[in-house]
Order: sequence, then C-alpha cells, then structure tokens
Amino acid sequence: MRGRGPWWQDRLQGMGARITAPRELIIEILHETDDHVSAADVYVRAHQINPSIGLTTVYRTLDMLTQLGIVQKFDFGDGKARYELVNNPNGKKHHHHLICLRCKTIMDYTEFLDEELEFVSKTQGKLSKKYNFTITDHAISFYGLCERCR
Amino acid sequence: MRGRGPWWQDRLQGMGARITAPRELIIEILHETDDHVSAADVYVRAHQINPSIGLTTVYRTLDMLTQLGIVQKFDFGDGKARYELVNNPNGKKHHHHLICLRCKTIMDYTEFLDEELEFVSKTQGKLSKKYNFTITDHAISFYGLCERCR
DNA sequence: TTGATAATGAAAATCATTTTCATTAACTGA
DNA sequence: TCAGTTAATGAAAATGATTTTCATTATCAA
Repeated sequence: MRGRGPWWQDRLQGMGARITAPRELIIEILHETDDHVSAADVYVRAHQINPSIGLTTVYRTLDMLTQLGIVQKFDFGDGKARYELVNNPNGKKHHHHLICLRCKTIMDYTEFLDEELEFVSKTQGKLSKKYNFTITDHAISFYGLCERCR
Repeated sequence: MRGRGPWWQDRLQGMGARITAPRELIIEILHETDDHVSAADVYVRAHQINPSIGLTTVYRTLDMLTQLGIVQKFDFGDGKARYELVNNPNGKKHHHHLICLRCKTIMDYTEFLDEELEFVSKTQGKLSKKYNFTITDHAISFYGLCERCR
C-alpha cells in the first residue's frame, strides 16, 4: 500500500495469476469510484479508456477479485450484481439499505452506525468463533414500504 | 386466520384481485414449506399437483404477493430469487446468513438473536421515523471466508 | 528470446425473469 | 342463474445479465 509496487499485484502473482492491462485498468476504475458499480458500469468506463477491453473480461476479472476478497459483490435484488473494492479509501464501508417491497427503491442510510457497530462487532466475534469463519464485511437490509407506497 | 374464509383472500379481493385456483395452490405450497424457495421450486410442486399451471403464473403470483407484503423476496446472489411467506408459522422468521466469498456457500445461523433483536428494534424504530418507512422485515448477511476456504 | 500456457475478446449459449397475445375463467349486475 | 366484462392464464417469444466456447494474443519463466 505504501511499498513500491501496487498493493494488489502481489495478491495476483501469489496465486499464479498474471498482471495484465485489463486487470490494471479495472482495478484503477474501481479505485476511483466511491460507490458500488455494476459490471456494465465498469465495462463502459473501461471501454472509454481502452476500447479493446471486452465485457467478458470485466466479468471474469470482477469474479476473480471477488474470490480473492479484494472486491465485494452485492446483490440488491434488481437483477444485476454490484461490486466494490473492499478497502476502498472512498468507499462507504457500510452497506445498509432500506428496500421498498412495492416500488423496489433502494435507499442507503448512514445513521445510527454507533449502535450498529456495537452489535456487529459483538455478533461477528461470536459467529467467527462458533463457525470458524473469517468475517470481512456485512450488509444489513430492512424491508418494508416507503413513504410514497404505503 | 381463525375466521371463515382463508386469511389472504380478503387482501386480494380488497385490491380487486380475483381468487383463482393457481393463486390458491401457490399460497398453499408456500404454507407447507418451511424454507425460502425459488420460483422454479414452487413451479415444480405446483405442476405436480396441477399440470396446467405455468411458470409465468408462478412468477406473476409471487410478485403480486410480494407487492402485497404477504410474501418476502430474497436475493442471495446466486442468480435466482427466493420467496417465503412473511407470516409463515413454520418459517424461520429471521434471515441471517454467513456467506463465503470464495465457495459461495450460504449458511443460516440462528444464534445470538437476543442481541440482534435489541439492535434491530432500536434501529428499526429510528429509521422508520426518520424516513417515514414502514419496516416489516430485515436481513443481515456477514461476508467472509468459511472454514474450508480460508 | 522463446515457448508454455494463462488471459483475452467475440460470438454463441445459458438461465432466470418478463412480455406478448390469444384464450379462459372469475365476478358483477341483470 | 346467466351473460358480459375484463382480469388472469399459459405458451411462446423476448429480454437481459452472466457464462461458456474457442481461436488468438500476450505474460512471464527459463
């Protein structure tokens, strides 16, 4: 992160993966984005910069980065997955949503994180011990009816 | 629920929807299931009992029931949505998952619900007031690496 | 520099879900 | 009870996201 080579290259090379132009570009794009983006979003940006990049590669790269734990994949129920760097300096870090069951609007909220942090860290600790699970992130969604729909 | 007619019929008729054989069957199937099922799961069961029912109708009915708040729709990120009756007597009631980022296994956990209940009801109250949102349910997911993958 | 092979991109294939449209059936009013 | 209105249905086609195939290209180790 502050060393010589980009932080993520070690991770790829460590598992025998190669450092390629498409991969560099896709990670760069994720870096300069402060929100969760779809594969198509990434493809559009990537393609502007380097038109030879294909959508297939975007999918494959995002999947690989997810497997590596570098990227987190989200599913909000609207049919397309979203991706975000796990350690994004600009990232929202928390993923909390209010989802309207009727109009399907997804709202982010950022309030009440103090109570939540307390609950999450407690629960996370117990869960990782009990299930031998390394927990890196979480998502909380509340479902219901929004102001306009109820 | 203890009255004469099935509890859900009023809800449908109240919004001008008709009571039909496919709808009755689909709700009955959801009732006797204690887990979240995919549209295809419902279709298979329904089709065994009444082969004239089509997959399209299953999708349409599940969607309508979701809009009505009778059914809750979930997205676990494996490409197919799951559905469950909101007030299912056999239902798990809570939806808490531990999701492995590598092998994509989804585990349910049911521990530590006391702490959670406290947190959820507090947060839920504040959120519904602040956003004017009627909250009916929630889902919490922890992401990481499972025992075998880390 | 070169060879083995991982990575790529275009096109085709998949898979879940939605739309279209002609037919059927539920309810409303007579 | 019956007939007419129209919501609901089902089959097939369409859609849209994601995955697979396969021939070509490019990375990196020797």
